[in-house]
Amino acid sequence: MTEDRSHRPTSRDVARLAGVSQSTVSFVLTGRNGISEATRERVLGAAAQLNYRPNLAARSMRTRRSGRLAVLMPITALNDSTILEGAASAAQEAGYTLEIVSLPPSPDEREQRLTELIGSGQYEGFLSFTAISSSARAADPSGPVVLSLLEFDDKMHMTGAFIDAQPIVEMIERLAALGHRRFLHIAGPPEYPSAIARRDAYVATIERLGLESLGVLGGAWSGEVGYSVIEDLPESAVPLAVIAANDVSATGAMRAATLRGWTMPGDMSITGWDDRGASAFLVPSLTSVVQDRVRLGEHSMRRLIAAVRGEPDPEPVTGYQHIVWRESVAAPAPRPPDRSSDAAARG
Amino acid sequence: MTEDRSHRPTSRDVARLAGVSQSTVSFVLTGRNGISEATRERVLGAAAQLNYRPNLAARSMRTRRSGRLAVLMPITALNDSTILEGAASAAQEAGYTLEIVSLPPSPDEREQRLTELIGSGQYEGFLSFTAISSSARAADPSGPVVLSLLEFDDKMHMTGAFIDAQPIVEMIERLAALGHRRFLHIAGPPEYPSAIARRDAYVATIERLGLESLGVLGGAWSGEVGYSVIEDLPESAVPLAVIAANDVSATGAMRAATLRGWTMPGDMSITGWDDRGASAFLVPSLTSVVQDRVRLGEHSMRRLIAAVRGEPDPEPVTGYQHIVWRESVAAPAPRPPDRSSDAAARG
DNA sequence: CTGAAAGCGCTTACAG
DNA sequence: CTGAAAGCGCTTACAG
Repeated sequence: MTEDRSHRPTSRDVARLAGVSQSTVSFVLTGRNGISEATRERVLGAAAQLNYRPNLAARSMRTRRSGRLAVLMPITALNDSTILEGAASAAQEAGYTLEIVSLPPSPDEREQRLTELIGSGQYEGFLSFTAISSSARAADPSGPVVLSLLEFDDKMHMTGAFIDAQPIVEMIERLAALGHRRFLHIAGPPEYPSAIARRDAYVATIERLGLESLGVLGGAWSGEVGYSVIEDLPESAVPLAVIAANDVSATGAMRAATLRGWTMPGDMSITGWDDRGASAFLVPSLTSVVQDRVRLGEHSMRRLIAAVRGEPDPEPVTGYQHIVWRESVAAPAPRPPDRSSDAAARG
Repeated sequence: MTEDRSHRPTSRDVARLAGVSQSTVSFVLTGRNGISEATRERVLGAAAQLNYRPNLAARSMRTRRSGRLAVLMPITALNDSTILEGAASAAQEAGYTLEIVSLPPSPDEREQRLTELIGSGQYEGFLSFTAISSSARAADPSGPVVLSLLEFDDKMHMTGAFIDAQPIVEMIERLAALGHRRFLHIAGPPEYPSAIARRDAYVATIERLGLESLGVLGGAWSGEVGYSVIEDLPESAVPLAVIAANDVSATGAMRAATLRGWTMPGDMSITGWDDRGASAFLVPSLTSVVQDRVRLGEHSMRRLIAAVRGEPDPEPVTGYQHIVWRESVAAPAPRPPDRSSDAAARG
């Protein structure tokens, strides 16, 4: 004689219990004003008693708003889910739900799936950790907002906060102040705006300060690339200051230097980027850049939400990254007279 | 005179164009048999022409199935989204959609949000990267399936494939074969079943082989813990073989050993777990365990889906991890006579 | 093999 | 300040 237990309470059930109409329940729940306090409380009480939760599918059908956002994940990519967590909490705060949508690795399938997703009408906005081709994006002008963290914007400026390479400038200035004159950059992959920004900051700062550069080498985030760049250097390259695009390539470079018998930081000073957990425990411990990825994620999501709602862009985040100075950066070791005069002549 | 452009085509539009009823469109699209090939093609043609996509909210309302699964993310936790990507693709393959739901850090809020989520009726299943209290889980016996990757199952056995600590056994056996007699384990945090499994494998293997253990120390995944464990050892601890629960704590241990002047692998051999990108470039390069996280993620999701559908558990994954032997593991360096006889007396 | 009709649970003009 | 009614876009017995 018990009620059907598989039946989740509906607004109708709440209405019945509260002795009001279904519309009134809806009015109370959607916060429409013009409801008497007494009725409001009766409805809320009934809803609580029944443990009522609105059926979101039904609501979304009526309102034609899905309230859902998707996070696109490349199959292989940045494995720092912290940024995603920031995005998730910002979305939740704004009443949106985030979905993970993984993209296939092959460019063709990927393109197809992207077009499908964007046209599906299921999502009000997209935050992508991967680049989005303009053809996939332009499918429908009245379609959802698509924001990619790995792309240039229309004005050919970088989008997002990912690309603030200011720490590179500071690191080179400090190294120069310590007496370094000869530099080298181990770059990240050129598909990444962040890698390009770091490279450009390196090139510009070297030039501005009139320093010597052995070049921009590398082109990947891997340890291998850092290792081989240093391995291939002539013995005369030291004393040297190496600006690596991330901690992993810096670690590769440090191994090569160690195996060559170069001392660090005396023969070779080096900096990384990312501050991975182990970087503080290398010998020497690695100077790096700490990024507040949670804040970055939150900010990206707020930008997306503002765009979806047609609101102006939120204030850009600042101060979300800083340098941690460690043993790998110090003054160059004194050299034999011929070489040090050589270096001095350049300054 | 154009049609309302904001109007997404519905099954009714498709029906009209195809000259059939709405039900027929639905029958074709849901794959119900008993539809003539001619009608089928007409409907599919009309759907394609209109670029029709079924409204999932409406469908879900009728079928009372949301077709959505949630991934619960702890606010701070494993930052390997690769496992999540495997989960995402497996879910997609099975016709489910994944959502990211982040959980607040405070236990109370977390518990509350969890209860709310599980009772929301929005999800058919949960795959959690964080532990789920049984009170949150047991809210409703007829509720959704909840699967946690960080928990013990009813029979007090570990759940999931995370906890296969077999590589620890192999590593100790190899080190013993190389002549090591004295071992030490730097453990992970005891909340993690994977950490417990590695610890237990260590303890059992040491005992089985009759080796000496300086203890199970540590209790975190950090570099700090590895560093201080080694720093606090007496000088007489070497030659020593260290089994660290992960690469980061191993790196910390290596730094401490280096600063003490212990050679590796001669005075101290060491192993890690995870094979982080930089581990192959440490000096000495670090022996570690590679896990196929994408496969693990896929498998976890398949387990969840099977549970949601009331199907039997899928075959467990095997061979998803293997040891990469590197420079950090070798025979112990020969010692002065008094100490080596000391060590020999123990074997 | 196909159609007419009901209904999933909500929101929202429209009355009163 | 509140209610009756329509309708969002689907699926699914029920007829025929």
